[in-house]
Amino acid sequence: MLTSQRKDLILDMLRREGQIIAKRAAEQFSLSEDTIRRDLRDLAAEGLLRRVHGGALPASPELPDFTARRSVSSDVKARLGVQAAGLIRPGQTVFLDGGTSTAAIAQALPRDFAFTVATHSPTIAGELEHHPTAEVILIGGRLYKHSMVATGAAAIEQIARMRPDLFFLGVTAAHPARGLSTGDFEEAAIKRHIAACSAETVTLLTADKLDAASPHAIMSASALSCMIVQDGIPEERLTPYRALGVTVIEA
Amino acid sequence: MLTSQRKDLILDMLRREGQIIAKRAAEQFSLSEDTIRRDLRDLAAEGLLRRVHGGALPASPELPDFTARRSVSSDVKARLGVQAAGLIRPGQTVFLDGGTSTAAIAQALPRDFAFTVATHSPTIAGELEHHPTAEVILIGGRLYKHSMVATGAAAIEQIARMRPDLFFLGVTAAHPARGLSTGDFEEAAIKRHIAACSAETVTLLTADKLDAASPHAIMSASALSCMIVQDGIPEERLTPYRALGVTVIEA
DNA sequence: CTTGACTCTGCACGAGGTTGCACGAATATT
DNA sequence: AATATTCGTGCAACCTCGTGCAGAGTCAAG
Repeated sequence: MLTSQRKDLILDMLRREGQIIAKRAAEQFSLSEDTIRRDLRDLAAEGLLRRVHGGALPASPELPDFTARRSVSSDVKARLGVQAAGLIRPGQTVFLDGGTSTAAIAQALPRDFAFTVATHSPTIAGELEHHPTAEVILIGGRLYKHSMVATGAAAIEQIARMRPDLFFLGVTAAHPARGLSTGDFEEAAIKRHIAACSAETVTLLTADKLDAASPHAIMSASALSCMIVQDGIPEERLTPYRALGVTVIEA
Repeated sequence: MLTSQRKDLILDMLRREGQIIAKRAAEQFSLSEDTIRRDLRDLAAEGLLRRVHGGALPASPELPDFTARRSVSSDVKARLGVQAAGLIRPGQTVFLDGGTSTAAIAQALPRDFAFTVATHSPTIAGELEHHPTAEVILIGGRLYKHSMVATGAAAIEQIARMRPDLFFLGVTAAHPARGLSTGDFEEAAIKRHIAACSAETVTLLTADKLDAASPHAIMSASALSCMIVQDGIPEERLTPYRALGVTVIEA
């Protein structure tokens, strides 16, 4: 077996089992532990795993946490959520993105008429457990734990079969020229896909997200129907968005 | 198990339970208390926890969330869950049904190796948000709010594409002659479908569910590979199931 | 074909990490 | 105050690590 082949297998094993034990790997390949240790050292140098006494563990321990962000759920977001929920009409189908802003919408959803909510976030779905009139469609797929949304081909496929009237999009940044963006490539792709399937897209923005940009672009700001921003933002920061044809609502 | 992995697990346990008791942790890892104490000392030196007589507490003041959450699931179910989680092997794919019994499994899932969990319950998916090594596949569909699981053609279709090694089935009743049953027609159908796709099916039964029947039959008890029942049930109530070829584990 | 440079591998050895045990000190519990 | 846990330390046994070294295999130039 080629050395590089063996290294691939080691990484494979690490992905499968979440750990490498040098001794066991040596047995498995019928090689000395020395060789395995050398492999592990090389792979660790490339940043592909983390070396620990006795073997190795996956490189990226965890992305910074979602719960931490969730607890920051503020008064501002609640107000934005109420405003957003007000856009929904009886009988419509709305798609809720994952994230704290859209969770605020879920909590504010109208309880006096029926409509359908689709979401790829189990967290959002859970919020709706006790909602009396909302029909909930859960989109499945490989769960991306960082932001707790279903992703991948399966999710894309299920979304493609829908035509939501409204999509409430969560973003980490919005910029008149650089568009809407988020921190993760895969997330950006799925958000773009949902927006493409939806009749209208609406996003909620706190002041810190306005006129900022994150690594992965979702789409142009002009593709939005409406953005709901927090109250008290100077008018001149909003006009560029209005110029793009976006309805800006202050809450 | 690797030492650094154990330290991660200790921190994890601390997050989940709000405390570490050295003695109990030692039993859990089958190691001497000395080793655990040494771990705790190391972790305390890194500022990741606070050392106290008898164990350790979180470094930062706790979120009020945990105790409330844990008290929901009864002691019996927690024991059944631990036993069930012990059946999982590295690299396997397991399907978790919705319900409180399977939620107990989710909480007890092994954290020291990687495997894949599929579920049609957003609640269960949420439980796994902070699981370090589990890959989670969410099955989508129309959400059935009564039991919070995805149902309907879309769910059936996604499930049909999978071949889980293990299915942890939730039921409301089991009977040697009348089989496994539950309270809802649609639920029964989807449970039957998942079981048909899975290599083995396992169910968890508290005493009150044993030798009972609910309105909608899922399948014959003989289709089970294994049932995990609470401890202290008279042997003569278990033999009929054993006669059907079911492995009965007491927990 | 030979030679020399290079890589990969296993072995030997010393250094250092990990664990369980023993013992006396420190700390709860009654 | 008496008793029972728990703690920290030193120690021995064992495991793992890194390094240097030698043998085997590969490759290309001479």
